[in-house]
Amino acid sequence: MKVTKAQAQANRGHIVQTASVLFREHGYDGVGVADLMAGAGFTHGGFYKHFGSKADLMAEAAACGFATSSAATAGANQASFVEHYLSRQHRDKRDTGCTMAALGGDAARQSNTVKAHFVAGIEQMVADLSSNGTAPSPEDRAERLAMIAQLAGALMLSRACPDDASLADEILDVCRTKILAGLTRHQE
Amino acid sequence: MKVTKAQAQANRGHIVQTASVLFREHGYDGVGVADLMAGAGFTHGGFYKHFGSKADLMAEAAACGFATSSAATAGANQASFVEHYLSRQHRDKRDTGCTMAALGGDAARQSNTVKAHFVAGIEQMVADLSSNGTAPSPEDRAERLAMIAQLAGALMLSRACPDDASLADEILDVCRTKILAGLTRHQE
DNA sequence: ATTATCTATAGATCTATAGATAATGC
DNA sequence: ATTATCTATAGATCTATAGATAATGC
Repeated sequence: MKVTKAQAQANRGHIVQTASVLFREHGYDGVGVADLMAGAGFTHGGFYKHFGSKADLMAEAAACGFATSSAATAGANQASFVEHYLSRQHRDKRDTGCTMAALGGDAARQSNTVKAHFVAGIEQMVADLSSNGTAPSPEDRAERLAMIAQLAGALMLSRACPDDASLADEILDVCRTKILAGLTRHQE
Repeated sequence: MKVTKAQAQANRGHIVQTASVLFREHGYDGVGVADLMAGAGFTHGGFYKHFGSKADLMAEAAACGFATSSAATAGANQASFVEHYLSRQHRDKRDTGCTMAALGGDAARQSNTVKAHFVAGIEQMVADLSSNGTAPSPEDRAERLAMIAQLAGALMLSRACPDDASLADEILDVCRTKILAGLTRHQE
C-alpha cells in the first residue's frame, strides 16, 4: 500500500493537476473529494493525508492551472495569443483552458486564499504578455488589463450560449476583430 | 394552509425572484432547494408543486434576473450605464447585480435551457444599449457586444480578487477609462 | 517505526417524493 | 373536490475521520 516519499509527492502533484482540470470542467462545487481522488486514480480516504481540506486543494489547483497556462502563453506574440484565446477550440475545451474564464465566477465565492491565486494569475498573464522582461509602462499595463478582461468576458459569455446559438461564435469574432485592430493601431 | 390561486402565483413569483438573488450570491450549486424555499419564507416540501425540478427554476431565475437588470438599464445613456456597471457598489453587491457576470461561468455548465436565457439576456442588453428603438447597424452591434464582454469580464475578475487587493479596483478603473474613451471617440 | 493508501463509516446535506392538513373554489 | 403548503422521509452524495494494511525508511 505504501509508496516511496518521492512517489507520494508525485501522487500529490497528480491530484492537484487532476483537480485543476476537473474544477475547470465542473466548477468548485460540482466535483467532490471522492471524484477528485478517483480521477487521479486513488480512493477518497487518502485525500486528507495530502491536504487539510478541499478548500486547500482548490487554492493549489488554481495556482497549478495558472502555471500551466502561463507556460503555454509566455513567448507567443500578443496577436497569436489573442487568436488562440478566442478560438472555438479554446471555448469548447474548458477543462484545460484558461482558469480565469472557467473559474473566475466561482472564485468570487471562495476564500481570500483562492482569490489571491487569481490575482497572481492575472499579474502573471500581464507579465507574459510583455514582449521583453521589463515591467510595462502604466499605459501598457492598463491596455493589457483591459484586454484580459475582454478576453475572459468573451470566453465566459460564449460558453454561456447553447451550442447551436450563433451568438456564441459572434461574441468571439467581434472581440477578436476589435482587439486585433487595437493591437495594430497601438503598434503604429 | 392553502392560499388563493392569485396568492399561489404570487408566491411562485416570489420564489423565482428569491432564487435569482440567492443563485447570484452563492452560485447554482451553492444553494439548495431548502435554502431557496426558506429564503422565500416557505418549507421545502412545497417546491415541487411549483417547479418540476431545481433545473427548471434555474432557467426561470435567470430570466427573472435579466428582466430586472434590463428594466433598470433601459433608458440610461451608455456612459452612465458603464459608470454604474463598473462601480464598486455593483461589484460588491453581487446578489442584485448583473446575472451575466455573476452566473455566466456557472451557466457554461448548465443545460441549454438555462443557456438560452443567457443568450436572450445578452441580446436584451444589446437592445437596451440602443438609444432609439431601431435595430443597430452591424458595426454598432459589434461595438456593443465587445463592450458587454469587457464589462462582464472586468466585473468577474474584479470580484475574483481579495477585498484588499488593489488590482480589484484597478481592473474596474482601466476598463472604465478605456470604454468611456471609446464611446466619446465613436460619437465624434 | 513510520506513513501512504485503503476500507468503512459518521454526520450533514441534497434532490425529490409521499401523505397529511386546511383552506379555496365549485 | 381540489390543491397550496407542511411534515416527514427515502436514497444519494458530500466532507471529514478512524482504524487497518502493507510497504518504506531508519
